[in-house]
Amino acid sequence: MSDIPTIKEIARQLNVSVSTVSRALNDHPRIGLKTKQAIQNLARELNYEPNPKAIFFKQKRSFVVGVILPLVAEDFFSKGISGIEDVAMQHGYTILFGQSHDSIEKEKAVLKAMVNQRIDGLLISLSKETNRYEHLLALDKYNIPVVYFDRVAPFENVGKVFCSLEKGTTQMIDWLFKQGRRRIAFINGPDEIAASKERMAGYIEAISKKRLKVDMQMVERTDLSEEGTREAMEKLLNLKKPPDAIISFNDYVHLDAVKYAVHKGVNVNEDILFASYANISANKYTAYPPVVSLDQFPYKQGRMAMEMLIDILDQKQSGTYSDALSFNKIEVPAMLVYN
Amino acid sequence: MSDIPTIKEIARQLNVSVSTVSRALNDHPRIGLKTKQAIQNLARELNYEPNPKAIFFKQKRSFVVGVILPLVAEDFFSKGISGIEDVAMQHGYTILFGQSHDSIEKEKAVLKAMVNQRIDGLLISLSKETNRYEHLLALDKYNIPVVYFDRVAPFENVGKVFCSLEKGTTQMIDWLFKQGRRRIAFINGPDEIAASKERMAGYIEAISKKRLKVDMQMVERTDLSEEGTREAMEKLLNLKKPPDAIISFNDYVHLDAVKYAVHKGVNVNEDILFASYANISANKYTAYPPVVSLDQFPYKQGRMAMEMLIDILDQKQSGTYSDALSFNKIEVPAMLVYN
DNA sequence: AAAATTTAGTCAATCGTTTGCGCAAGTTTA
DNA sequence: TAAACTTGCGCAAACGATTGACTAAATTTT
Repeated sequence: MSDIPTIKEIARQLNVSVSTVSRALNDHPRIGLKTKQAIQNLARELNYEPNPKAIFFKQKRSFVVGVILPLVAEDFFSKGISGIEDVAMQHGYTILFGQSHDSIEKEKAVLKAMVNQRIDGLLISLSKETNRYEHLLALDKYNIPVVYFDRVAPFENVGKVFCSLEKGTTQMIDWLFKQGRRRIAFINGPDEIAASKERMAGYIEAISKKRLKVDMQMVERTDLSEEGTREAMEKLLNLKKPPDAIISFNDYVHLDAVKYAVHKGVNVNEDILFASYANISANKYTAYPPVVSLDQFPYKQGRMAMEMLIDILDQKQSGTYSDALSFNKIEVPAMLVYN
Repeated sequence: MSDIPTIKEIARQLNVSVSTVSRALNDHPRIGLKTKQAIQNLARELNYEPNPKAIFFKQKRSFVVGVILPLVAEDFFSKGISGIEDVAMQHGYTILFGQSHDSIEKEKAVLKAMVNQRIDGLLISLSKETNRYEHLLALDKYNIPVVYFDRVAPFENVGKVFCSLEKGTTQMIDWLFKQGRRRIAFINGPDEIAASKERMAGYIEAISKKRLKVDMQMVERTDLSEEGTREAMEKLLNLKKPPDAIISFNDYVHLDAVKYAVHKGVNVNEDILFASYANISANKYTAYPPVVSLDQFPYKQGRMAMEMLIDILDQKQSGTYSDALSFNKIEVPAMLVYN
């Protein structure tokens, strides 16, 4: 029932003014040593902790940052948030958290709640549905900096940390080539999202470099549902010259693809080599893991994104902030993992 | 750059006092209809949102609740937090989030940060390491109610939502019995944690009910690491009469157990039926899913836990709060799922 | 010894919002 | 028509912490 102690309580007990207490706790030089120590001792004794809500008034900082992810049930994001959280904690920031569940409406609702709570900054991975950006651009008005993580916005002059999969895709195809595969198929994600475009660019580049022509029959598309992936697989397996390697958009698509392949009697990873992105932990337990997978280091990316955001916040505070210098774009290289 | 509008700004523009604006926005009866509407219209126009940090001063509520989970990478918790979040949002609460990573030190650190941010309440699933409770009991002093979720504290008079696995375990064993299995082994988790005790109680009850004596050779223990599970399996398979069914502490243990069994040439789910708890989504993709699994409905439990917490907060606010009435213990029944 | 400077502290305003109290009109009751 | 309410609104304090301006005492300088 005893309340959280305040600066006033300390002042009362020591018979000094609140300003003296405040200055003593902030180690202001104008406070005498004895007074300062008496105050600091009592503060320690009472377990005094400053009230961030009160400080917010004066300093206009809450030391709270918003984090919006599509859904933590996905392995990539659950690892990402650990990195995000660790860095935030280290720097004394706390996290307001919400999931968009890949709905733009939910994304807006969560964001609104966070703005109302007066977050200092936002770290977000966009929902798949997000194709309008007013709600995010509006943050500029409120002076809330944004760093995009993995699913980044398509405009410049904002903070971004992501993993360019273009080069990684090229590496993956080079490796499949070395295994003697030539009919390398690709089940890509929805055309609209940036992740699909990157992968496609890498695919085309790699195939072209081999001086082969890109056979568009080898490229299918899935809406990431099991059904969508099944349809894509159906088309690929029914080709008169079916593929000898299949790259899936991610490990979840891979699982659905392999499920169908097994159903159709394909000798998985022999007749057809399967490759994928993301490297979910469950891979080591699945019946047919991809032969090669492209790790995107979500924990590391999460750390970097939060570090970037905190940098920006610190610069804003110290007045050394400038759009041009502070908004970085970090491309984390992806890495092949052989299973 | 335009700042977030305040009540003052509205007062200035309409040439009334701030108190009038405040009352108008809160629909106070002493404000005239015309004035009230003019204020409400302008507020809508300016997109006014009250500043929760300021309200906190007067009302001592932040509309922020803390949520601490061991780690969202676990399927159970990632589903749980969705339920938690959905209910919180519905009631206008925002979530401060942190993971303990199953470390009591991290749990304390995260909790401290949340208390400093003045959360209204806490929803927590304890870390595996947590065997002392001072940091949680201290919340009482600060008048912060706690609801425990799944990994609950061992004392009474606090809110708890969890899934009693005792009955579920009994059901599971009954079912295995019906399949003709008699040598039903059990790989339990660490003795200290409540979850292990419950499962064990259910195991003993079920076996006893069948008028069989409990053979302690059939009960092994794992620290939940792959290595620990491997050792447990080794002992079970080396028995002169090895088991014809194995129940694992959860699906992760199951995966490790099955991996070892396959390695030893066991005909999984024929020679030995495998059963487990938790029902992770990845099950449908794994090579050897448990034949039967006990679902604990994490999303539903998450919802119920947050509903309980918000109830308590509302009661505190309205003064109708009383320890005895408000702290509930909800046992969600588990359900068998056949794969 | 008077003037100037340093030292150690207090006062009061401020941030955004709520709320008890007061006050001046207008309206009803006796 | 005076007394008693009612209606509609403003004043000012309060919440916790910070900070520029100020003051009184102690110390140094001339």
